[in-house]
Amino acid sequence: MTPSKNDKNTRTTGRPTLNEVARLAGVSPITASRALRGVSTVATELVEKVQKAALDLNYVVNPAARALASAQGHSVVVLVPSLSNLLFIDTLEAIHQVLRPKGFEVLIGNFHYSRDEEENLLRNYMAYQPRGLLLTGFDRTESSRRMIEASNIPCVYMMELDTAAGLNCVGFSQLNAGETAAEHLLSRGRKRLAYIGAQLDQRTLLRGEGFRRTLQNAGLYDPDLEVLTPRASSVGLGGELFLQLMAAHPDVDAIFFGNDDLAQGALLEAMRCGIKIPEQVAILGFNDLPASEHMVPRLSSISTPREAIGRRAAELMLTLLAGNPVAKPVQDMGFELKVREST
Amino acid sequence: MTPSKNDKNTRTTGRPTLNEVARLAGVSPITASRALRGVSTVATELVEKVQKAALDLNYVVNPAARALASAQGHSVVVLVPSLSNLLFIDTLEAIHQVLRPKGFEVLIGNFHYSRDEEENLLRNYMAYQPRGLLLTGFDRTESSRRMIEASNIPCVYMMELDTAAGLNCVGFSQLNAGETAAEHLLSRGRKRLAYIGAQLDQRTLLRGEGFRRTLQNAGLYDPDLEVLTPRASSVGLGGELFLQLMAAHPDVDAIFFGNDDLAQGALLEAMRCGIKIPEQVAILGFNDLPASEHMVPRLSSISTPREAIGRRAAELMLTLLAGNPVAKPVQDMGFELKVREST
DNA sequence: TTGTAGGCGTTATCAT
DNA sequence: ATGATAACGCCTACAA
Repeated sequence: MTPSKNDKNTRTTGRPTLNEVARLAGVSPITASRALRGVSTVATELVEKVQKAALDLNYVVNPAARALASAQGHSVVVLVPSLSNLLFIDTLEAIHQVLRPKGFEVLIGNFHYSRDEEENLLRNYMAYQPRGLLLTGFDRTESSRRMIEASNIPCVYMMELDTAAGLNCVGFSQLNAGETAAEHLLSRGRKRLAYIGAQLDQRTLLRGEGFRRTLQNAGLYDPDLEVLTPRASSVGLGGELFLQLMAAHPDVDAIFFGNDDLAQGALLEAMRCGIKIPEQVAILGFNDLPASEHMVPRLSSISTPREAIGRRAAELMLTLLAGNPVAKPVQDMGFELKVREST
Repeated sequence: MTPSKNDKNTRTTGRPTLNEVARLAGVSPITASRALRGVSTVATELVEKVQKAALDLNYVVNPAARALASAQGHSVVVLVPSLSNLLFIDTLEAIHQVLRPKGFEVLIGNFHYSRDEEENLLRNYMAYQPRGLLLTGFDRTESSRRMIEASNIPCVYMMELDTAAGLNCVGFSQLNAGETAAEHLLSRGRKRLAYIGAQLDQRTLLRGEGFRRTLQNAGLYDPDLEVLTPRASSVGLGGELFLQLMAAHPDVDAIFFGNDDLAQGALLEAMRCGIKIPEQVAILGFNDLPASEHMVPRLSSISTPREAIGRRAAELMLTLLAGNPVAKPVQDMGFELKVREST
């Protein structure tokens, strides 16, 4: 138990250390370190020796030691507002796909659409000295904002586009999406258009605004036909709100839903109580979730490039971390209107 | 840039260190460390002082340093087969909820139902010296198994129950669930019962086996009515397989689906082509996903305690990590048959 | 109950 | 191009 002062080779964990690799390769630890990290100043011959030694010993760096010594974490923090919304899963997957192979640990935080919770997560995760931050949208507390700024950690914002200046962001214009939705419905000859949104995050609001604006321009805006609730988006909620709206305003002839699950719920309830879709009411969803195209009738929706956003955001982060110049800090990934049977 | 040999207080990062906290509190660093970790041997008076100092300085431990010094990671690795399956989201959430407050970093790995990918993840994550492992099921490669064993890291298995010996697991009997499904359908007077499963993971197979066994006992088993595919479970796939099955065997009068999304797809297609549910065919799902109760007709399903499993598994891990004795290494969380309109 | 000494595995700095 | 030395911030062991 009492290891006398034997030299550098006493190991607590069973894992080989850089020292052992170095010794096996017949070089100094620092050279081994450099060789393994691909620092250019090491002779190719030595590099090979070291790599072989590392392989033989089955050496893996100790992330803790590395982080401590270099004052650099190896993690990238990703903060999303929800996981139950299939939405962000695709994005997360793509991020993983890009970052993991590069040796980054991806720390996922779910802030449940709560600004305060996001602030907490941020504070907690900062302790890990993450190398990068991948955040969702721009709506956060002042403290959060300050923390991010003060931390000086590279940051990429996902889902929305920067209206103001200077931030790296990958997403699409939520406002435009709302406008597109309205235009589509209008083009179908609808006159009484409603918007139903849940969660009330910035993006849902923005889409609502785009929708409203277009209706106003067309002289068809009616504030009574705007249903917003902070409750979490779900199939059940969609059905509920749909029924309420139809009861209160039987003349509604088109509804744009802030998320597909809501729209799916509406479709289901419509079927249950015999409301004809799209004859009586046109239903348009958002995000084009997997089930939507299989609904009865098939749900028209605005398809969003969630996976592409994740990938690009991660790639952007990579160039940021490499210290390379960023060609386009603002990347509009667009969206696509999928017209199916429900409109 | 060239910080002369000033003492312990030179900091590269802008963050306060334990030393500074200690100095502010007028104690030695180690006392501060103990105080902050809640080691009992510190005078309450000092604890308060230290905590105040830490608060004043906005001190947060450096996880890297802590990990290095204690040769103990602070992370728990969770490996799940899928994220797009809403299934595991609930479980992950629960795990987070339990582990994060205790200061554990939760590392999520998605192995996409691939044993090899799981092995890779395991190997990679081992570098972080995780304190614990939360794994899904028992079906993995020999190498994975050996790695787990050799690592000597506490491990809790989720979703299934240990048939053999000695493993800590939290889940329910997948076999029983399959039996329950068959019994229910049988009790409805159905004679031509089919099972449709995708993904073909161990648990899907197990449920199928339970289902089959019960049918065999009833003398009603027909291998032609067992549809298994390695493709990923989805609403679209469910509809597809349903249609195929009905075309090949128009006399089928009940179908048990390995996952709710498949069943939902079937319901949708049935509606589309006028197949009466449950009159002509009874449809039973599995997992009771959020949308199921809103389907038309409302989907009968077997509800699984995903959230409870996550919570309990995490709690079990906590007692394991605390070195406390485990009262019940095998925890059966059960499942519940929800009879609605589709059966 | 508190403190002293030393090391955890790696990398930065400065020489050579 | 390579190496010696000294941190990085914290914790384990032991001593007081």
